[in-house]
Amino acid sequence: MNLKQLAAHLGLSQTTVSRALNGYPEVSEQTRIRVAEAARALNYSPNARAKGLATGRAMAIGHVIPISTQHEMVNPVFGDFIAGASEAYLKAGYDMTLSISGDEDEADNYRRLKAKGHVDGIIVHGPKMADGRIPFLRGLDLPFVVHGRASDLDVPYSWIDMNNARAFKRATSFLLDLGHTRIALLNGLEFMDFAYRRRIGYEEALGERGLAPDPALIRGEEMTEPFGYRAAAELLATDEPPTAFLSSSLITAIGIRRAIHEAGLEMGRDVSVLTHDDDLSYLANGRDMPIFTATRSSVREAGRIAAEMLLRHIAEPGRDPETHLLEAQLIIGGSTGPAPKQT
Amino acid sequence: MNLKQLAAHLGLSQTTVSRALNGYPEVSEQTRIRVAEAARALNYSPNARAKGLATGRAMAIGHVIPISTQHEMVNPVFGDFIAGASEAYLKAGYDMTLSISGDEDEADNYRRLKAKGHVDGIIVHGPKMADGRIPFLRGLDLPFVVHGRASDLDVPYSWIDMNNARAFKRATSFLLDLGHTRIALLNGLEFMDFAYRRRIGYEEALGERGLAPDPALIRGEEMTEPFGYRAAAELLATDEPPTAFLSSSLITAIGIRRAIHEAGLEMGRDVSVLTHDDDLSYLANGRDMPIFTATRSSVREAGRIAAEMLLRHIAEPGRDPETHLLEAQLIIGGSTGPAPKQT
DNA sequence: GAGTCACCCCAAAGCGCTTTGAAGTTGGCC
DNA sequence: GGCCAACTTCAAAGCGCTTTGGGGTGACTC
Repeated sequence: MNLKQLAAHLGLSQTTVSRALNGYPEVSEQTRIRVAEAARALNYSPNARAKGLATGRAMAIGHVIPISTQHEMVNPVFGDFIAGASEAYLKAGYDMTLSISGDEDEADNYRRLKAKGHVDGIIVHGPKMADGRIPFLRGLDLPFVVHGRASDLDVPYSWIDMNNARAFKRATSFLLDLGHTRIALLNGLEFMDFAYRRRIGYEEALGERGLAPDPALIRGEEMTEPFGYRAAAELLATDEPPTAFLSSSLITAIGIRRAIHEAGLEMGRDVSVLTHDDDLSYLANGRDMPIFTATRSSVREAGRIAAEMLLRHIAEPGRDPETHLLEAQLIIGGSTGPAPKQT
Repeated sequence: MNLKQLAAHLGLSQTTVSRALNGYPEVSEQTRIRVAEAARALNYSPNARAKGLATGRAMAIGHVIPISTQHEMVNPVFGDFIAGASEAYLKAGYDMTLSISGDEDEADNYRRLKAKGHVDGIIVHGPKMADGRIPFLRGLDLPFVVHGRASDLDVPYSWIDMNNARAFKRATSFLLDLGHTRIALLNGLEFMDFAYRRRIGYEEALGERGLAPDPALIRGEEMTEPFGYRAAAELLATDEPPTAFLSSSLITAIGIRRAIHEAGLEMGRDVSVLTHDDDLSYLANGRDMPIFTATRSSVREAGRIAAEMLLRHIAEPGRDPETHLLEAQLIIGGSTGPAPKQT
């Protein structure tokens, strides 16, 4: 069923039918209703390609998700982010196109995405500190919003980010207040911007108390459970083990917990753990009594906001870049407690 | 840069340029090279919409992911599945469009997807036992492949599935061999087909040893960490606690582990845990010495195979439905051991 | 030198929609 | 009754590509 057939069926011209369907004022209310009913009855829905060709708008947003080529790892945060974004897209009638790209062919990927013309805008995931994609996209005349920031870049662009530095500064201060001084940081890969900022926050908090960060206590890797386990096990086995762990991911924290238990210690009493919590739907940390004390910020909400920002920019092409900083909540759970007395 | 401009630039007709680019034989090798070089130099890449309109093929696959409306949960398996599928799409030059749909508007979603004509095929995620989407799609003349099966349906369609029944039967038998008789099953929601099949496998294994399943030991919920924790804690607190847990998800198993520790017991000695492991990139269970004894089957590989199947069906429309059953490996880890002696 | 192939290449139609510019129809007013 | 404005509706062009059905050109035969 296409426009032509529908128009023929109604005894109207394509123009009128098209206008009726798209809410143009030049059509009488009566005709509009008649058209709308016929469209529904005959199960007509306009061909998106043709529509796109004619209007120049694709009514689709591209998400390019980079897969870390070293570890072939898919960011676990992705599903929830997408779910949030799609709420916004759904309302606005936009589709979502995904491309997964290794690190190398990214630029090309974007260029193609644009040339092929099937997206009106792009969401950039997982920015690195110096992310080449951003200047590249700026030159491309395609609206985009970055989920995160690129610290090394000093050009304007739209982003939404969690206040990583602040969150980790607060988290570190919280642990310091409890008397911990040897606080390990199990971070993500530090060329990732979020990880870099978290470390900054951590160091700032230490600095304010006159403490120098101990490189031996800081690790940055892909945030898996085994990483948390291995790192925590190693650190706990040293002469001067940390009394608290700061983790960049709930998954890593779970690994830390395992190592703690295996060392015959108790989390929250002998060793404290504070983790960031992206509030993922399948990895709940508990609402009333969270397992882990955590800095919490919903990635899903970030997705929704990012999508809304992007849609605004598509609607108003001249618009200045827009930024949005989310503050994480500090949620007190059962995994932290006062530093154990020196023995 | 579009075809017309490129053709003008080369002093050729659009036809010739198009043919040269698409590898038709009517073009001299020399012209072809000249065209290809110009295209690259001018950064030309054909407009996907126009191409789609002209050819009738969208060069895109639709993934419709249902979000459980009750829990607003995104399937954690999704990211890895997609990553696998996109390997296949990339090679074949296909794109991937995502739509997220609540349970209600699914049929409509598919119909629209087809009418709008921007996908050539669909991957169906998360089938339920009686899944209305399958008969619906069969009537739609749009190739599709289901990730999983719908047990209540007796119509032919293409699917790829893990042998859930077999895996859980083996897992249960393994635990029975170790002397466990009270084995709890912490399953997914049992209207989901995979969960249903897993339960069947579990019951079969018990049946072969003349044991009847104890309803008190069986739970089916959304597979979160808190679910595993809560269920295990409750069950361990009963008069006749289970000596082993069979879990449908690594995440749930992590919750079980927490409950076991909290009860002052040791996993693998006092209580055994055997879980299914989808081999997710961010939730590694360990390679050489896995934490959990597990039935392992890579969801990422399933994604790749599903995509390849679908592409085949798109290429050869007449093709009969094709099915693919993956067998899970049984991986021995540290979470299982002989049933403790009765006291 | 005319006829016959290959070999290249082209003009134009068509995919399904939007949108421009114009035309037909009404009703109201002088 | 005639004219204008307002309201509806329409035909046709155009979005960027593929593809059909022709044609032109040169080399090769007889």
